[in-house]
Amino acid sequence: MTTRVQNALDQLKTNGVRITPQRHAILTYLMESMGHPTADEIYRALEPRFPSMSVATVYNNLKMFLEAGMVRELTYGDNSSRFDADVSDHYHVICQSCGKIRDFNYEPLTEVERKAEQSTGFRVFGHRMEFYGVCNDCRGH
Amino acid sequence: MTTRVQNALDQLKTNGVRITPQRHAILTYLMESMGHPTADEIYRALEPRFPSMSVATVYNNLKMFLEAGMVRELTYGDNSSRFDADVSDHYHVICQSCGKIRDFNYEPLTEVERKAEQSTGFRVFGHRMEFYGVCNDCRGH
DNA sequence: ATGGCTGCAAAGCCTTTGCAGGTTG
DNA sequence: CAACCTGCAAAGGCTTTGCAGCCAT
Repeated sequence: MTTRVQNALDQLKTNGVRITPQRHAILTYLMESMGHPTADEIYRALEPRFPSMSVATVYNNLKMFLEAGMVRELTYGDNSSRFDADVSDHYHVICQSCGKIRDFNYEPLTEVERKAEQSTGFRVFGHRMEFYGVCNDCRGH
Repeated sequence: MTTRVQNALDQLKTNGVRITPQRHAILTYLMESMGHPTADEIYRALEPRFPSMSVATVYNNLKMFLEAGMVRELTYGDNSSRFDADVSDHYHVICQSCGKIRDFNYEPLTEVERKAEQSTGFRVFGHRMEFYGVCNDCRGH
């Protein structure tokens, strides 16, 4: 189903964004890889097909996808951001041993958001949450 | 109530860590400032009293406090880490307009952690969560 | 053809590191 | 007195930026 990629590309084109091969490849990689790659991982993954592509191009396009709302940026404690083309509401569970990230679906915690509003006087529009643990592979069975 | 700072310093001393004036000042600043300062903010706040102090000293000591479990590091989307000397279980609400961070106490979401375990097969040891919104001051009344 | 996009290189931040000299306990 | 810590400067990693040339539309 590359339909999702096509939809996204069409939407971009409608907004006057050119569909270059690099752009196409980066978005496809993000949408089809189940991982949550860093900019550099994307760069290295596409290097074989685009030997002359620049890291700057990866960053430029990621920024563009972010602004278009097609990609989400994940900033964990480690040095580099990770990118997720699944912008639906979901949470992440991270293995502290190997870094693997698994999606986790759960009803959004709107009730807790309301409690946060009451407690702080802020108007709360959203939240972020992730879980830390150890995956099956790293537990050793 | 400098008791908390004293306790922490005593604990460090017991573990063979020297209590230098810089170290004392950084820890005191972290524990008494209600904010969640960056390394640079700490540096600039102490500059008047320690005109020759190096940023490296701030980083070195923050790292040491982290390893001693006296301080928590907060990595949000922005470029620099923030540090919190309140290591008790609590959440943060962040104003997206001015960056202000307010604490928010709520019972830990252990039930959701268990759901995450069931859903992913990971063993989950903890989570992190923060809320995004706009504070009263920035809402303009 | 023309405006946007790429690739390159340099620069910008934040953070870490190596080392010499000073200070704590 | 000895080990540890500070301050300085340089280096390291990620990301952004400026600019010339190229290419999609």
